[in-house]
Amino acid sequence: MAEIAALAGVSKPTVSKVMNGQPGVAATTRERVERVIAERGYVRHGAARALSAGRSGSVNLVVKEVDNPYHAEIIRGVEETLERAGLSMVLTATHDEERRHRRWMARVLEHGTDGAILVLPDEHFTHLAELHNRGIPVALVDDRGEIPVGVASVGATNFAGGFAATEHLLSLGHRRIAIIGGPSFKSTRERVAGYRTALQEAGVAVDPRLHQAGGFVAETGYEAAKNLLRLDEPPTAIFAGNDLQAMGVYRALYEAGLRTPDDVSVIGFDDLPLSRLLTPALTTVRQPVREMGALATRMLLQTIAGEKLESSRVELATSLVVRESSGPPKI
Amino acid sequence: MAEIAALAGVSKPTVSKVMNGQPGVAATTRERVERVIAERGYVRHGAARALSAGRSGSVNLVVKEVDNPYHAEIIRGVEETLERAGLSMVLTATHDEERRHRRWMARVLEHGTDGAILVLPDEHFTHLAELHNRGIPVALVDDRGEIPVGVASVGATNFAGGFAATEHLLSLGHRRIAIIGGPSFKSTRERVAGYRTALQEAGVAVDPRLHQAGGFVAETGYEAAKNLLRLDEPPTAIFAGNDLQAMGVYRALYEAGLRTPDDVSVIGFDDLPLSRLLTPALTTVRQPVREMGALATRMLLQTIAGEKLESSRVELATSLVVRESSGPPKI
DNA sequence: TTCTGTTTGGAAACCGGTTTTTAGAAGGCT
DNA sequence: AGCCTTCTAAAAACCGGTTTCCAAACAGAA
Repeated sequence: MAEIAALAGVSKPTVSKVMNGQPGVAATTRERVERVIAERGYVRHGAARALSAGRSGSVNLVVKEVDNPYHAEIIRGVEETLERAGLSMVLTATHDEERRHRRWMARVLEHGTDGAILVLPDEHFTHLAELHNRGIPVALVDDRGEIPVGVASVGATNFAGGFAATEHLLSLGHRRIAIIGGPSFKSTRERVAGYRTALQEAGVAVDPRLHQAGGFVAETGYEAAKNLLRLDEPPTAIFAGNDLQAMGVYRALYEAGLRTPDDVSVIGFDDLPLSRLLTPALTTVRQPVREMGALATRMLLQTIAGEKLESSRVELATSLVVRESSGPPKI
Repeated sequence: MAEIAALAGVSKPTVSKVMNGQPGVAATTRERVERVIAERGYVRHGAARALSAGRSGSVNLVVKEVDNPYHAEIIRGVEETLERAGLSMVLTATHDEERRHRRWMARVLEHGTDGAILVLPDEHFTHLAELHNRGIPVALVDDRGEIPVGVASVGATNFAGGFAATEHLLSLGHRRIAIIGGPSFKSTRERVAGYRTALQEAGVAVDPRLHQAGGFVAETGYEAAKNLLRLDEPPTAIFAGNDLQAMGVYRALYEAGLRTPDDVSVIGFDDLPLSRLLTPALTTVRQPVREMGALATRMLLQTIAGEKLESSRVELATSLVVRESSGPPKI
């Protein structure tokens, strides 16, 4: 910058003002400086800017795993929003490992990023309070429910989603409806509650044998479905905990020689982009995942800007997307 | 840091040495300083470090879209490798938009990151040369073939993959084998060349009507398969350009009431994690995508460290993964 | 012509570390 | 005892910008 200043016959502060579009520089001078900048292809040194300006211009996004279509959607929502705001996204995967948690914590703490967005903070995540205490802006997506006061968080209306899916199956005539849960997140519990409530309102008894549990992965869906098919009175419909589980259910049904939805209806949760590509296309409860990421980002940016949030907790609406995998039960 | 120094009764440089584990500090002093650091929970200011040390400790990864399972695998490979090296990953999606290209270029140029990894640089990418000229370390994954001398790049043995897939289908007895190409990348051309070579070696005539083209998305596979099924003499096997296209082929076959592999065999390319979850599980040509990302990262780190690369271009081996979607043709 | 108010632009301080240089103390040697 | 090393740690310079503060120049008004 000193070089540019010398070439343009001005001082460093003047060049700085020109680059930042600040007032206090005569039009002719500004033009001259700009020409020199363009000629030399000068770009500022980011670290120096970050140091004196006090902000890094980037935000840290922490997910459990990057190669997971659910997280990919969130990543996309966050990236787009940050890009629009002129910020960069630092992405970290934790894989539930303590070491990786510490690494990104260190990164955030040393002001490597201006704030952090956490997706589904897991067991190891005991650090949230510390971030908050140090005054570092944080926002959460699809949290597990234990949020320190004042931390922004975005979720979905899981109860309504579970209710709607179950109601849909009931209206098709199903009475033996199984559900596959997920990890013991608040969101999972709400979905199951929605399922139970819908059954009860329809006067259908809740059969605990029809409730399987496990992780949010395809294997869980596969194993759970196999268990369910072994029951004396197997279900005519399976409500998977998410779309990935539903793929596992598809596989179990395929191996058992059963057809969807003729023999068994399947419903997923999330509405990942791939769910409409499956054969048959998956009926699922849509969560606006990308929008959730975008919203959490906007809330974080507000926090960073020092603005007060209208509400620190926001839940976006889920909606049932009926495709090919749900139909009336075989007599 | 000045505060820590005062509390420990030493000077800033001493604290700096302690934090960086440098010699020249007496054991007792070091211990005292470390205790104060721990007590106060002190963390260095990243920007200040980056400024004086001259490196940001992060690398920029540029992909076209983050919500794409192929890219997700690369992202994962890159992230893991960087994490192990103690660096952060800044992720940027371009969506082929000129504006986004400029943004990340600016970021890299202003030393916001120590280097960049580009995945499948697309049309808009005319900036590679500039980066190279400015001496900024760059590595490429799955490039299109036009690489400036000296830039590290990682690819896969696409010709061999195309050849192996076709040979597999031929050995099952197929003679009407269709292929769906992708964008006009070097990789695509090589795969098609492998396909043609395999056919010719087997003495099977290459029928241009059996060659469809389009993007690396499911819709392309869907449309292409519909076109192929309308032919007077439709194919008994379809070799999709990638796994996503294969999903589109599945859908077209499903809608046409055809069964896989009984009526039509399908082969994909990539071996994404989800390809084994499909029903039927997809036979595909495996590309070690994650490893390609990891390798490109390692090559970049070498470049950053100033080490000479043994070879600036590396191609990893593809391998055929036979699952359920390929079988002998119906008589 | 003199005074006041407004631009314009530069000098200096600062951001928070790292690196280099220098000074002092301790220990070893003749 | 005197001199030379070797350690240890502090002082100062530096990284490359931004921000604050102030002076000079200029314009308009009295």
